[in-house]
Amino acid sequence: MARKGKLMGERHQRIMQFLEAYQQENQYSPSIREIGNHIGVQSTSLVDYYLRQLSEMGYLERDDRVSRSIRIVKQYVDGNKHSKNAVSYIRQDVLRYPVLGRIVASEPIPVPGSDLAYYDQESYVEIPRKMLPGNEKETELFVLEVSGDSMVDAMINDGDKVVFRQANKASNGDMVAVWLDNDEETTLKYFYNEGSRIRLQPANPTMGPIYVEDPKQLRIMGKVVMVIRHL
Amino acid sequence: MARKGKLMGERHQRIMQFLEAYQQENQYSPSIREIGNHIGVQSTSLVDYYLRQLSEMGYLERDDRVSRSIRIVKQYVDGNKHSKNAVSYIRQDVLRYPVLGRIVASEPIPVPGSDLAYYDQESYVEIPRKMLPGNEKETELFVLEVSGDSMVDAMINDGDKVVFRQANKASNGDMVAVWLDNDEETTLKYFYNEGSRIRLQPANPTMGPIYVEDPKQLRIMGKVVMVIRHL
DNA sequence: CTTGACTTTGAACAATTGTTCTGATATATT
DNA sequence: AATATATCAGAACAATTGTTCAAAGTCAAG
Repeated sequence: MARKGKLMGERHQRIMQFLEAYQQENQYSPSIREIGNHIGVQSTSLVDYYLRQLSEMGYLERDDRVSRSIRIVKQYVDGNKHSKNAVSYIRQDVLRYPVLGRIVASEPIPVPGSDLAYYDQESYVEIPRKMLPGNEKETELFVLEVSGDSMVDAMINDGDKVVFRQANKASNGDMVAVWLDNDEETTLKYFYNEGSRIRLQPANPTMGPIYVEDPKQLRIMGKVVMVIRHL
Repeated sequence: MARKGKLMGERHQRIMQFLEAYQQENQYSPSIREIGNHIGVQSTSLVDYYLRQLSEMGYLERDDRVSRSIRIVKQYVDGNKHSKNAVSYIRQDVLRYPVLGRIVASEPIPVPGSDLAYYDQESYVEIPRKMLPGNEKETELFVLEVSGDSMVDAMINDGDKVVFRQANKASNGDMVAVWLDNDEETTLKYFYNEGSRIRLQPANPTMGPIYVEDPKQLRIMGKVVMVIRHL
């Protein structure tokens, strides 16, 4: 009954839905016979046939001669259902970063490796890998918690968790954590190299920039990748 | 050589590490023979023996007569390694919320159910379940993206994703999205009911509060649960 | 109608995989 | 030393599971 060329038939859809539900339930993939059983097909070869198609359509991957090796690569979304604004569960890779310390204006920031980086083992931040910019090396990231109101001009509040990437230079437009030798404090600002001087722009558009004439007077500690605020 | 009663032998540790690595790599569990092969044991029964022990120790679960059905239940942590401030992967439940729309000062905010809630199917936010406050009903949450600089006094920037919980009343100290009839605009403020009046306090400590004498002039749309900023 | 591409069945086969059993070896306990 | 318990090897077995093939049915287009 379904002769739709490259499109998804009803069987394909039911297979994808079953795969998701089954994996959600059992943490591993169903066997071919289990799939066939669920969509009302006795023939294992037919299920194999469907799976091959779904694989070519880019919905899943599987490894030859390995049982229960189906991986869902692309999530199937039901076009009919008015389910656009619905939550969905998935099991995914999550990166757990310990919170290395507090970022305070009056002190240099703790970074990985430095042994002052002990704080509260219980505290950590979890981020799905997909939520991170694709090319980040996830081991170069670290997390600090903001202490006090000193970062308000960066639109960052007391208690916010800030995810940094280790760096000692920055490109224009990056938000960076910098240590200013003159003022002896750490601050979070947008970075702009204007040739003769460096402009540090607060995120808050109602506030004016800081200019640094001598590049040696500032030390870049890291780029801000993400800010997370819990309430 | 290892006769440690209920403790973990070196083999057990290597199995746990192998399981994690293998699952990380392939998204499914290794077979018993693959495990044996990796830890240098030919006998499948011996591997089964170890697995049974690990299962009793609460490290993993598996289903009878189902291939590749090993689930890691408890993460094995190497006591030796100085791995406190290191990243770790885990596979976890992740909730995916579609971004329902933009929040703009001059318009009421779109909420789930209302049909104006169509925006960009591609855009979504993923949050590990553990990162949400425990008792949140995850279906009551929805996500909006902030448009423009109108929420700066809530320390929220253009482009930030705000996670709301549906609500029409609030407790003192909650940050809420409110629609002000008088000003005809949506705003994000901390909510304080002071009896005779309601005080709406900006998050930015340098700014002053708004007072509303008549409770009917404001409509609470939702509580802010989380703010996420990507850079 | 005929062709051809797509779909389906059923069965048999072969590979993978979990389970079990017998016996050996080692380590600890009495 | 004697006994019990824990650890290990090897093999055989049975169940599960992926693969393949031959043949038939279905449908749309020429």
